[in-house]
Amino acid sequence: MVFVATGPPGNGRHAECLSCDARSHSVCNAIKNKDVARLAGLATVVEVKAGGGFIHEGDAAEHFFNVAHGDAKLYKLMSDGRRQLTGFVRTGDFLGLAAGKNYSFSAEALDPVRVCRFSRKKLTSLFDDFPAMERRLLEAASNDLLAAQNQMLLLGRKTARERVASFLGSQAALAPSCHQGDRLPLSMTRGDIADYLGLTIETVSRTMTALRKSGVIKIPSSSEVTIQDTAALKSIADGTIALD
Amino acid sequence: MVFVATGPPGNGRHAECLSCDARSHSVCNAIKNKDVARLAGLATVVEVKAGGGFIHEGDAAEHFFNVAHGDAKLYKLMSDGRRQLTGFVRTGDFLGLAAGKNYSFSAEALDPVRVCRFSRKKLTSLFDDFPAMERRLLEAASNDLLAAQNQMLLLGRKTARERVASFLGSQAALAPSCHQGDRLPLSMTRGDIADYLGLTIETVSRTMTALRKSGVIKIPSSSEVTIQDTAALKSIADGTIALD
DNA sequence: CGCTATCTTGACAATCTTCAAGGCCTGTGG
DNA sequence: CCACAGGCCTTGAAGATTGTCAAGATAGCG
Repeated sequence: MVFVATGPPGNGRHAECLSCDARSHSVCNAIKNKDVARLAGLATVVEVKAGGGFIHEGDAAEHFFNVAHGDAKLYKLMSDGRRQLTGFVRTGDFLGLAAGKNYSFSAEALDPVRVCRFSRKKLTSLFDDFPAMERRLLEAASNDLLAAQNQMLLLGRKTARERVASFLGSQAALAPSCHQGDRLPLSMTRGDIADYLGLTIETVSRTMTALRKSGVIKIPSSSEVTIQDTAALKSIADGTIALD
Repeated sequence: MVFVATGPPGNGRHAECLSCDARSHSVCNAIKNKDVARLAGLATVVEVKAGGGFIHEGDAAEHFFNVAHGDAKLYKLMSDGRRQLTGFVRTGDFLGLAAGKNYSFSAEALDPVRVCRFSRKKLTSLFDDFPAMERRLLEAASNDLLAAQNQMLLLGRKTARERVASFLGSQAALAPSCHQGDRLPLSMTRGDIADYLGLTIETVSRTMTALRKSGVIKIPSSSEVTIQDTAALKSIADGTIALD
């Protein structure tokens, strides 16, 4: 296990919640400051090293997770090792809804991650007292569903070029402070991108080179891109532009 | 518009709800019989002809839908006509969660469909009085999310053979009364299947022929299959068997 | 009974994968 | 401080799965 539990168990983590990076934009903010103690009492803070897994496909789904800080990838595996990333999560994201009795996916940290772990059972009972939290979760699930449908369109019908352009476009959209011409850091490897887009590493690499050569992006380092022409990138992503 | 509103507006549809095919296994059964009148008052029953659309991608997302009877397909379109089916819905299924301000997908009836249409705004207020309904919706969203992740794996990493086998397997799983050797009716066309699996009509057709020739299925008519070897079909779907 | 949809099958083409090799970057240890 | 090792990324050539184009078969419907 790569779990490293920190912080005092039980009470006293109240303050930690109030200062949490995720508090402002996660499900937690459905709860008023005065009620946070109750929530904190249910959470276990877990630190995960970069590359460490904290949800394992097939395990009993006993917990929900909220990402307090960091980035992680979600994926499914086939028996022969083929892998499909189903999404990325970031600070504030909630995790574990898409599960029956067992987790149907794995989660692995891309950089050092801190997650709040909640017992599924206990959290459900919390919903009775804080219905706003449940509503928040429903919103989160709706957003995930929306993203999943877009990804199905990407995987089922888009060309490699369109997939990579779509990916870069959405990454840029997630960093609102990053404007055209700014460096956009990519926290995942080419292999992760490939498994997210249903392509091979080689095709991702070749396609990014092609986008660079056509002037749409620059690649200052292999873990950074700068988008030179946002409009063109979007046209490519949407299939409005045929070729270039 | 293919809408054909039926039934008296306002009150008096109480009984209709109580006898609805969907009542037993839809979100509606989170509501007690005595409270159904309130729910019925909010619903508009809509009859949709086979082939008729009742949700249009891009339209303002003003309604939720519950399928009272029939089958429908959900899909997204690209500007050049490429289509990706994101799922099928059946009697009892709830629709419209995966939407922001506008619908991000379209819905079209596969056979004559009856849906209950609810105003999004009014339904949300109903949640305050019937929290069980919201919980039910969250469960439904979780299931949809689970299915979406499986579909991403299928679209991103499975071969044509594996995709078709997966599809037939899940269709069979949806008809619990249909056992090995029984005829399984397919309510969708080859084109729908192709757009659901991210393939072309030709590839679906060829692949089904190949499965037939290898003895895994029979195809008594183009809209029916019988699964001759459930275990083999599952092995193919999971990629456990390489070729045949 | 023929018309039109849909489905099947065949030949060829193209995108993407596979296999292979070389370069780059980082971190570690001498 | 530099050399080396291992990952990760890039690039090339060949191959395969799937798509495209085309024609014929089957079936449902007026």
